[in-house]
Amino acid sequence: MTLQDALRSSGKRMTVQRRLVLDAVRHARHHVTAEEIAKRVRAKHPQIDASTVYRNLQALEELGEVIHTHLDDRVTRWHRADSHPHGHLICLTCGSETEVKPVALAAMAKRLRDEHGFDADLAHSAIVGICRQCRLVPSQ
Amino acid sequence: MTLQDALRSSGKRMTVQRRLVLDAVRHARHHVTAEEIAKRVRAKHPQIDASTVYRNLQALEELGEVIHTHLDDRVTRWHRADSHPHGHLICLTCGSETEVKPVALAAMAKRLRDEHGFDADLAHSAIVGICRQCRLVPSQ
DNA sequence: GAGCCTATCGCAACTTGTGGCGATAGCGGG
DNA sequence: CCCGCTATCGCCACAAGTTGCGATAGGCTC
Repeated sequence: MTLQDALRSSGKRMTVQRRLVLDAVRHARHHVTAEEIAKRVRAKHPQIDASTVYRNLQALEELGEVIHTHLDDRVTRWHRADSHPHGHLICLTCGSETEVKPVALAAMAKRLRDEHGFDADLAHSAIVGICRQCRLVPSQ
Repeated sequence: MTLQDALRSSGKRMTVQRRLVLDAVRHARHHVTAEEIAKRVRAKHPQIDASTVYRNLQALEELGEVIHTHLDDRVTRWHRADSHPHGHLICLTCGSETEVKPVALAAMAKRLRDEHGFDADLAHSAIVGICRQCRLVPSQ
C-alpha cells in the first residue's frame, strides 16, 4: 500500500506541514525527538506550531510511516517505519546504550507468545538494567 | 540497613512531607500515580506542593524505599520496594493489562545476561503488544 | 535547649506533550 | 476551474513533571 493509498483509505490529507514532518523523520539518522523534528521543520516553515508536529507524528504513525519508541524515561523518540527493528539496553549506572539484534528479541517474544499468547513488541521501550562493564567493575 | 541508617549514610533528612509521601506509597494497593499520592498527602497537609511530592518520590527511590514503573506511555507509577516484582503486558488493541510472573521475567533476563552480559530489570517498563484475545479475533 | 549548617520546602517559571476552538486549506465532485 | 465538506492548522490553555531560588526547618554539636 502506497502512502497515497493509505491517506485515501483513512480519509487523511497530505499537507505541507505533514510532508515536512515526514521528510524530517525520514532524513534523520535515528531516534529523533519531536523537538529535533520541529526544529528541522521550522527551518523551512518557521510558523509551524509544536502541536502540529505532535499531531502529524501521531497521524504518520497511524499511516504506518513512522514509529515511536522510549529510550529513556523522559523523551519520546521517532524513526522511520521501514528501518530495521532492534531493541535497546540502557545501563542505569553508566547510561550506555546497546542495540539488541532482532533475533534476540524474537527469542524473548516467542517465549511470551508460548506462555501468555501475547505478541510482544519488545522494541517499543528500552530495557533498563546494569551493563556487563558496570556489573564486573567491583567499585561503583 | 534500616531507613534511619539509609538516611544517615546518604545525608538525607526525614521531614514531615517525606514521611507522608512514604506512608502514602506504602499504604496504596499498587502502582499509584504521583497525583494520587499528592492527593492523599494533601488530605493531612494541604499546602504541600506537587514538586515536593516528586522530589520526595525520587529521594525515597534513592533510599530504596519505593520504585517507579511505566505501565503506559504517559504516567509514571510508584509502589513500595518490598512488594513482589512482576512484569506487565499491555495490549495495544484492547488496552488490557496482564501481570507476568517473576519466573517468566527471570527466564528472559537470563537470556539477556547470557548473550549480552546485561542484568535487565524487565519490570521497569511494561511490555506492549497484542494479547491472545485480540490476536485470535478475526475481525478487528 | 540554643546555634549552625545545609537539605528540603513552597512558589513560580519552564519543558514535553495534549486538547479545544475558530480559521484555513486539501481534495473529490460537478 | 469553482464549490463544499471537513481534516488540519495555529493559537491558547492545560497536564505531568522539572528546576531555580529565597525561606524554613532537620539534626548534629555544644
